[in-house]
Amino acid sequence: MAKVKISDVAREAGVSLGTVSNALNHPEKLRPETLKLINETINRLGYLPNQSARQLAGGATKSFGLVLPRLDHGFSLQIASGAHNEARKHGYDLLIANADNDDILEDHYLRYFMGTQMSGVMVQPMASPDWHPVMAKMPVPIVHLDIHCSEPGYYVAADNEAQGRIIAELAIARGAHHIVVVGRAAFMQLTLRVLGIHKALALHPDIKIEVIDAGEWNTAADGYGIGAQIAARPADERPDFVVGLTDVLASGVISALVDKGIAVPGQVRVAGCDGNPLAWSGSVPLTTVAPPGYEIGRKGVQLLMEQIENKAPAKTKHVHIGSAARTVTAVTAIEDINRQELVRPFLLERASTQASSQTDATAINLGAYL
Amino acid sequence: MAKVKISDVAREAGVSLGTVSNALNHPEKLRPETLKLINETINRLGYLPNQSARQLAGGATKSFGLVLPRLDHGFSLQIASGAHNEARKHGYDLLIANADNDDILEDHYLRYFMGTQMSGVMVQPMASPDWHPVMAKMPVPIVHLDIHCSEPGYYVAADNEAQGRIIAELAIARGAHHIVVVGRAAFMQLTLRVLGIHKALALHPDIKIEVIDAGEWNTAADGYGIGAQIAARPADERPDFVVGLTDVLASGVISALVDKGIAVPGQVRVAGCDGNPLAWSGSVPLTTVAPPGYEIGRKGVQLLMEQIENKAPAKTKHVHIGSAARTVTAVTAIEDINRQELVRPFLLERASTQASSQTDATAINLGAYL
DNA sequence: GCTTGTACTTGAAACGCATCAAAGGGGCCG
DNA sequence: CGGCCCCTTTGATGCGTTTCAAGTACAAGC
Repeated sequence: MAKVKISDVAREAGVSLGTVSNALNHPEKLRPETLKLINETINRLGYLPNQSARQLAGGATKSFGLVLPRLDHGFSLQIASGAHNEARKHGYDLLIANADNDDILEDHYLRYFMGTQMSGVMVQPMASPDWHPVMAKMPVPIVHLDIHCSEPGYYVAADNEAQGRIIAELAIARGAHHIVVVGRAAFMQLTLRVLGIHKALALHPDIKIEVIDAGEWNTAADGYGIGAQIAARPADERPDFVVGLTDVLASGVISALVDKGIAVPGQVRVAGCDGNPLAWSGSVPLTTVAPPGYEIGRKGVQLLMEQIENKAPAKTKHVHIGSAARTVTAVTAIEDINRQELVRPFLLERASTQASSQTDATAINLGAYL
Repeated sequence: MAKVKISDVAREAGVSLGTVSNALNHPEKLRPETLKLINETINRLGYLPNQSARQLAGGATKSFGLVLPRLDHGFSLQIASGAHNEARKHGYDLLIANADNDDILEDHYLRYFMGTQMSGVMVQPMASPDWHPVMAKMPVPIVHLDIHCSEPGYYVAADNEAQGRIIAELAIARGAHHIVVVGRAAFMQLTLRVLGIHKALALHPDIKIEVIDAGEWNTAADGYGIGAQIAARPADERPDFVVGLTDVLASGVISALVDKGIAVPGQVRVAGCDGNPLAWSGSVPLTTVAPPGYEIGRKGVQLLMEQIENKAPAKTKHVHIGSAARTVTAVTAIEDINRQELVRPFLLERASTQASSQTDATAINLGAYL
């Protein structure tokens, strides 16, 4: 079955090659009857435009590429979802590549997308984008997501320090006297969360704070281990508030506490700091500070559009988006996820926003997204 | 910043255009020193091959496209993961498109991929693939995932009837006397699950069975409603075993029962039938029959490879993959998901496999995947 | 010195399409 | 009847590659 090409359609319809091309790209230029004839012929022959040839001849593509480190992290999915919706709104396609936690693959797909005449490319990088100097001088708009970089360029990130601050203020409002922070701050994001917590608590010297390293990977099992250790303490050395630096950790802590007969949130409150639906349990509601993944994806596409539409785009633009705390359970989480939107039924504990500019670039405050 | 093209590299390196192309595609044909010179020039100039031109001129692409109905369903993610790993193993890229539960978008991306000179395309369709007659005669290998179609063509699906049978046998083994099946069998997959349950129970006329429609969308809220209704019954009319046709439903049922003071699994056992990690709760373990999403993705790519490598591939091939029941909690689920593999720490309740062939095509039994 | 062979390298010809200047056709006005 | 303008259609040109037949340089064998 030989592929049918545009010239076949033209011959079959008795028009010229260029007319068929116009039918595809500028239908308004054709007489309605010509258009109809051509469309019928296209369907009859099962013609499918060769995208490669289109892109080669035409230049632009009206599609964006998105490289994600994994597909299984709720946060990445929210990004993908936000980016997808915004892209469709502008009439663009979104193609997603899974870098599978592999630097080399990430680089591979980045190059692939840049070479495919995509109108723009977004990455949620695993490492600092300073590692991709090649990308900097590419003639394709690029936006980094969920990462801070000092280099010139575009990025959109959650305000992780604000997240820490929010969670600390939440603990204070709940009357906490002894806070334990669980997790290893291996990544910049987590470091900033811890920083935010410390800053907020600086005004409350009476509150005791401990930071416990949970092991290299911050897994639920690590959280479970710490939780068990906390449960084993004498009651007066036990914290009344535990913060998991990620929801997965918090979830593990909760499981351990409940297993050991400690009431949550009766005796110990536990909060997460991630907004990762995969970690939300059905029976013990988890309060978490959710970074606005959906908004980050959306804003990423908007920055792409901005670069495309402006002839002389700014060389640098850093956007920080605030977060909101909310209490979630599996049931609400599922509804949330299934609607792929940040919906309202959540109990809004507190919302906070902050914008900051690390360069002379524009900073935008999108505010809390609830 | 003008794009640097292959001719720029050639001129700069003092070789011909074809030689640079060879450096990229057939490095073994070049003298090592020429190769080195060219590679250095490529890096110095930041040259990036134009994929469109490549594909147009070259034909094949060594990449697959995967169209998914949503990104947020655990099952789709498992498919993506399995497909990704298998594709990489063969040196192929995998690009993913999100159809966002929209037929038109699904069709759009399908056409897009077919037109992009992809080596093969996979879809997890929302509706019967019979609706895509155009696709049938495309010169690109295509495999349908997670769906049964009688038409000639390739598909890989979970054996949904076997899933129903497994869950029923599980109930029998647990000594159930009264089983309630919750959910609307709106899709073929669910219908087959119900069928499997009925077939298995046909041998046990003493066991009472009820099927309760949960509302159009089978949401967690629907499950909650049914659960509340069950809880409100007098003890002797209450089932001792509830099957949710999806994990989301089962999760809702559990929440309701627990809320109303019914012990799970003490008074009522609840099982799901979906393997959807997003529905797995932390505190009440859910026993579910998980369709092997990862394996389906893997097998899908294998069928693609088969079509590519055989000059005269079979016109039809239907593969049904068995399932395994397991008991899961949020913590194990997270570990599972994070490793993106089907791992072993699960308690394996029972495993079953079945292969069937609806046509004269080859049927393959991959067996339980645990 | 001539032939044959080997190891690289060359450059022109497609690949399928979008574009755009130019041609064609029809209606209107003078 | 001629001139003009507008709407529609035409087809040659080029997009950046890969491919492959043809070419070059050099070494070995006689």
